[in-house]
Amino acid sequence: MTDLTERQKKILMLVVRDHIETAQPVGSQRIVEHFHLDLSSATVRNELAALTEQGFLRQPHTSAGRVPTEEGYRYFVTHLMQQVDLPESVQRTISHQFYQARQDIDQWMTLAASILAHQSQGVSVVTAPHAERAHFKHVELISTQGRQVLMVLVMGDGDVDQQILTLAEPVSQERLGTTANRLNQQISGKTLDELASLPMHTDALEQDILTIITTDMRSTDARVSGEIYVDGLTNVLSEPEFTDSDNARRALRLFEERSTLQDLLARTVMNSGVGGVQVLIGGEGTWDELRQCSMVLARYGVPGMATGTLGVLGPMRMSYARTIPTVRYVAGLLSDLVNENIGGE
Amino acid sequence: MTDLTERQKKILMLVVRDHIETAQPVGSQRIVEHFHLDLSSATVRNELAALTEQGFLRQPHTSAGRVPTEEGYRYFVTHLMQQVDLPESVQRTISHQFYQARQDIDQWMTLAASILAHQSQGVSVVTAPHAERAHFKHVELISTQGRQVLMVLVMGDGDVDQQILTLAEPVSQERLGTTANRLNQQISGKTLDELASLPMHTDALEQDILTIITTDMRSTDARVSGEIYVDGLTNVLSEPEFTDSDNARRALRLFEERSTLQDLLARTVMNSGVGGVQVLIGGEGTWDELRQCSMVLARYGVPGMATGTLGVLGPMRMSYARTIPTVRYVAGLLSDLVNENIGGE
DNA sequence: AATTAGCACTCTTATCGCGAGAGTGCTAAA
DNA sequence: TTTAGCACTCTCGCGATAAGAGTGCTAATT
Repeated sequence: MTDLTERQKKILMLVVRDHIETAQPVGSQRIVEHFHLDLSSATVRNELAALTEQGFLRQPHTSAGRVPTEEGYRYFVTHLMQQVDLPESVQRTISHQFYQARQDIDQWMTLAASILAHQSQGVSVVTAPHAERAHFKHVELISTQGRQVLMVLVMGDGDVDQQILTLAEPVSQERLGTTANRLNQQISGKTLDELASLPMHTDALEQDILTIITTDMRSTDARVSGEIYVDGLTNVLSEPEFTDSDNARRALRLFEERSTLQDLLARTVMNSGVGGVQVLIGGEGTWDELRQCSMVLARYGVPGMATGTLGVLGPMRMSYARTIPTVRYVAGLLSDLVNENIGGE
Repeated sequence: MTDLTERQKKILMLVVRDHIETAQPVGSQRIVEHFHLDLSSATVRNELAALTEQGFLRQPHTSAGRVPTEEGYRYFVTHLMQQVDLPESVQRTISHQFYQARQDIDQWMTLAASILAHQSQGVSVVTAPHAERAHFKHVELISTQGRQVLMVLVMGDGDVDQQILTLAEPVSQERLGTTANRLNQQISGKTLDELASLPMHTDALEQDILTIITTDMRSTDARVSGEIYVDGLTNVLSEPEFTDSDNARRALRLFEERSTLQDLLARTVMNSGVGGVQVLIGGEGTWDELRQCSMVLARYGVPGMATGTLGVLGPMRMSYARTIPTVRYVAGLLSDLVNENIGGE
């Protein structure tokens, strides 16, 4: 692929900006007068033809304006967009909201999702902060009825898992309590690997519980995290490209199939470090559900300790210039919160 | 409102059934031939006029077939629909799925939502089982960093709440442990009211924690429950009445505004006992977001102990004959599960 | 008295044709 | 290298028209 001249870059930028704004194909004449270019429409036309030739633009039909291709958007995001910070006033509004909700992890997540969805007019996704290598912290065994026991596992990152066990025979709450205490003394603070290398227990009940715990930790490790917070689903329906309900369905289905979503988050964001914002345009050939969509993703938290993922999904012509700084800023805020509250143990 | 003749009932039933199936206005001729009536279309026409007069049907425009009104659907559901049980084969399939997921409350809820959404082709809503009057069961205090403490509350119904506290000054894990133990001995099994009437504590830390616990329990009591499980959102987009994206937005927004949804679930279902299925047609004048929709709701669980709500939202012309038995059956299954696992303490 | 055949009437929906408009690509001139 | 000019193409919106579906009414029939 040949390089673009300065003028071609400028024109590509204008086409993308205008199309993001209007959702319409943009023509040569429109560019010239809307941006007061010192060029004739014929010149622009030639450049448009060249850009189309190189795959950055395309025409919906013979005699319509140009629309950016995936490649076009990608070039725009990586080379043409000036990276601006979020306006300070917006920053203050957002951080103020977080300040008011600083008790509860659940509230952070909900709030982050809500802010992202509002600011970007897209669908937001936030996963809870999650330790990369789970530390076990505490187990609680609570007898409920007969052989049923409620087990509550607390992880080092604040993750709480609950599970109902059915024992072979009824066990008293006293015995459960002492078992839990013994287990806590032995395995508190240990990672999965350390647990696996423990010697076998003499007590059958203790050994059973321990096995269940390691199984649970292993499955928790595999996932990015349990709950995924989503907001702004209805935003996607207001976008003109999703009035066709078929497109809308395909995109929304992604949020119902949580496993696909988790997979996507895991695979893309694990590559980049914390702080970097990744932009996924048009599914990148891998995700068919996202053919018409883009995602702006970032990872937050304390690397090596607890991290989570957050991002925004929107149409391919979403406002990257506004969404990217927002995602970056919210990721930063959440990182701070994680650091203050569960980061350094 | 005058009573309907047998023939009018029959015709109303046929109109509703046909319209549910085809989503089209249904005319006199169509009824006669499609259901092999021993009547002429003219006679049917007269009856249709009478039913329209009485408010059970309406015409989209002068010369189109008839469409049921909200009243029409309501009459259909309460008087005309034969209540059939779910086919045994379907029952077995469903109960088998539940059998495979009997460890985890979270999995029950997810599964129930998934089954309801699939069977009814609508949007399903399930809330976790929740004690009507919360019993406190256990508190756990875990020091994370400095003055930050993770508090985990376990309720009698298996509900788990976590919260991050910021204490006035750092406290050692040992002190936290003994405080938690003392609190557990004093207040385990007590209800909110009983907690409120406890004498003041001498230990400041203990008293603080206790205050936080009661505050938390009070706010948990107010809500129906924390998490709401939703599935099948995309189903609503396939329905012809929601191709207009404006309608779809209004309905979907309900699921983003969880508070409205909780309010709705609380208010409608609290009236009816467990086991009864409630049908809400067209928002019943109260909920504007549901003008085009119906909901089939039921309460499950052990009354007086732990109950939850579940239901399905669909277009007004949803298949009540299939949805109602499904909702009833799943509610029954969940009731059994609650009973076996957390019901009798 | 209830039912039905017959018929005029109304309203929607699909289809076609047509003209306007927008935008292009090409050629030739500046 | 840029630009003016022009023919060409394709979409979109508009109105007219025809087809079809369904009604309501009247008068005849059972």
